[in-house]
Amino acid sequence: MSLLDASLIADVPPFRGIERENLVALLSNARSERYEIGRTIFSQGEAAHSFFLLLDGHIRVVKVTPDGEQVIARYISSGELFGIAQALGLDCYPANAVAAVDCVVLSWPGSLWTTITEKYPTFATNTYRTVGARLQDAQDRIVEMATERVEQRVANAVLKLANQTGRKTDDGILIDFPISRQDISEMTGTTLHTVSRLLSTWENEGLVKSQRKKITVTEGHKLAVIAAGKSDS
Amino acid sequence: MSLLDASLIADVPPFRGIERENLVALLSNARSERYEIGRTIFSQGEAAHSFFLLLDGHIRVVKVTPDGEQVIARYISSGELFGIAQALGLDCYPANAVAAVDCVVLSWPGSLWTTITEKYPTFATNTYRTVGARLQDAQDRIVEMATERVEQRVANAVLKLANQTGRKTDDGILIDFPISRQDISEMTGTTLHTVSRLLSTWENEGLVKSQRKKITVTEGHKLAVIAAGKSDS
DNA sequence: TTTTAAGTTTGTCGAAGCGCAAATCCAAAT
DNA sequence: ATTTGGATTTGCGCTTCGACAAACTTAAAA
Repeated sequence: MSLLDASLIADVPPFRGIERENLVALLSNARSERYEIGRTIFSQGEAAHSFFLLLDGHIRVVKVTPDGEQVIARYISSGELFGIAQALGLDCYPANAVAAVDCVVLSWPGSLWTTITEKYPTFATNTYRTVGARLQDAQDRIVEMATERVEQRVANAVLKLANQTGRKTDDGILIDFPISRQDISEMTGTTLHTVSRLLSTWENEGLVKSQRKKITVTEGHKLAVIAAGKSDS
Repeated sequence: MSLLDASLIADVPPFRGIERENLVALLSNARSERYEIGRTIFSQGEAAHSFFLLLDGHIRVVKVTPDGEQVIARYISSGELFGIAQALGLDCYPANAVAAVDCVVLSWPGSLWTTITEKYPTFATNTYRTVGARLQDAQDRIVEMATERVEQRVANAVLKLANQTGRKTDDGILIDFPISRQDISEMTGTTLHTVSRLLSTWENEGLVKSQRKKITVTEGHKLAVIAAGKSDS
């Protein structure tokens, strides 16, 4: 196992406020691993042997339906915990986790969850705040799916990605990991065809630029107007 | 304030496993109140002054969109905590809570949340398990909204209500609180018209019986077939 | 009992967006 | 440089379901 330095996790939200020597102790139980793009970190239904911290990269969390359809539950950015089935009282992972780009991931044995949360109350607090935020997020998405049209939902998804993981470029804000039309359709409950049409339209109107698996938002506020439901012609 | 007996909450899930004398202490800080049907217990956006335990009745938790549309986030049954903004790291309630029938509700000042969770780890554990379950639930609903047609979603919603809160009668399983077509449409992201049409169809086929604000499921498994997506004629 | 309001049913119409299909484009691998 | 497979674009028909409208039913209020 490689040597892990406390600085790795010192200023990562879930571990913020924990003393340096304890960080070292925590890391002594952790395992670091690289996952190249596309590789699966864990699978839906699999026993939750570990929980994870994303040190670098982006992870796609995907739910699969009985008949094979996929729905993207969320994207994980670096500094976030994921696969924390223990925090939800589950003993199997409820979704797949796939590296959206090359990633560096820290993992701990699931059996340590209770020990850690008991020993580090700030970690516990931080974590449960995260779970709370994700619940909020999910509820908001339900409201969105129930009340907004596809066009608005797609605009929203693109905006959210740009805001959360965007990198400023000459053209605007670039979503900094490869994302296909299909991916966006799986985030918004539509088809890749519809997403393609929408992006084409927006590209013609100068709101976005896009190539294969790349999207740059050039006119965020105009997109926001669409997301808000302006049903203009 | 009325006298509250420890037996009130002794076998309610969140408080299970806490010693009797501690229950008494907990109750000394609680307030009991009756809410008649239709009354609002708290409102979306309001400062989260309290958290609640439903002792008897059913509560409807409703999200309101900027343009006034309503989406039912969930129904709370007796024995469940609700309005636990503190557990989610929020300082405002994220939804409205309305009594779906006459209810009896226990409430604690929100300021006690930290004290209580710290003093009673089993309460904390139980609570976070609840939050986890609700997150799961929300994710499942997102998948449903993304992949299933209205007919399936409505069938599912009716089945879930019947299973969770149903009362056996001569005709079948009766959802034991008043629920309108509109309510069901707000649970499933459709219109009351569509729900009405579906229920009419199902009534003709003998799967359900329904009157104003009453639904009885007579053929649960046939409904389940529809929920699963059999697109028969 | 009569009135009133909320809830429900049913019809018609039209649009949003999906399924299917086919052409094209692009990037990586050989 | 060529090949190959995945990703994207675009067209077309069709289904699902929402919007609008109007009649009707039921329960509670006056």
